[in-house]
Amino acid sequence: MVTRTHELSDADVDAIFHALADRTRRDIVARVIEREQSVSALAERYAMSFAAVQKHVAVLQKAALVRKERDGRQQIVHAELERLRRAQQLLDRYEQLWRHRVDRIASILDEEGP
Amino acid sequence: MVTRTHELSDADVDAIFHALADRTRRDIVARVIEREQSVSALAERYAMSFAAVQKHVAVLQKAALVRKERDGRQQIVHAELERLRRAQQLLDRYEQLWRHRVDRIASILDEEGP
DNA sequence: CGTTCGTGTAACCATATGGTTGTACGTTAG
DNA sequence: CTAACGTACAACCATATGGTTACACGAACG
Repeated sequence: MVTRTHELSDADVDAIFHALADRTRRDIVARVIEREQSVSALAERYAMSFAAVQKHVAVLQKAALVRKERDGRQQIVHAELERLRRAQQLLDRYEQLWRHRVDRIASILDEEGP
Repeated sequence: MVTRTHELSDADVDAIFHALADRTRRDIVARVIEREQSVSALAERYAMSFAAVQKHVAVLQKAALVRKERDGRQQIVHAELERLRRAQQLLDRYEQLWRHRVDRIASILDEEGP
């Protein structure tokens, strides 16, 4: 039986890994997991312009790793942990490929006999 | 006790996720996990030039997700599964962050009493 | 009401990316 | 020895990325 997780398109996976391929963005994800916060609160932590941080958040949002929710004039950034879990499951598939391969080789060796 | 995995630098993590942020490269990883094979054997499977595939392999190699071993005039590409495991462990840390946060909130609520 | 705050967006820049073609070079098959 | 093979690498191109500054706009404080 296949564990049915909402399937991700190749473009989704591209977006997720691309979003995670930047130190600042990984840091933002970690921060908002710890505590959701506004874009400007995030921007204060980094030695770059507000606009740059805003762009990073936009990349994370495009990958659906975070979502923004307006609260008055602030935009609060929340983590979407489910997406990170999906990425992990993707990597897990490679392990499964590997195990399958090992099994396959073992069974071939068994057939050959001692 | 902390599970000691050889620590990855930020640059390493950048390289790993960047390498995985491309469909062709993910496909190459899957193929060489199934069965190690030459660069030209890989190149046959894709609708792009040999040089392009060669570049993709180079990106994977820079991220240490694969290694090449020369066999005569062929260059055989092998998977480095350990690196994929590391990437998975990285994603797992976000889960741990999340659990820690939930625990923290729960204990605050406990303190407050009913 | 005006002003400040938080955000969004556009224009711009340097560099990286993903692709191409062409060329060079060592290795192996005939 | 020669030809073909597998690989490496350079030059080139279009587009994307990660950063900047400047400006526009709605919400909220006073």
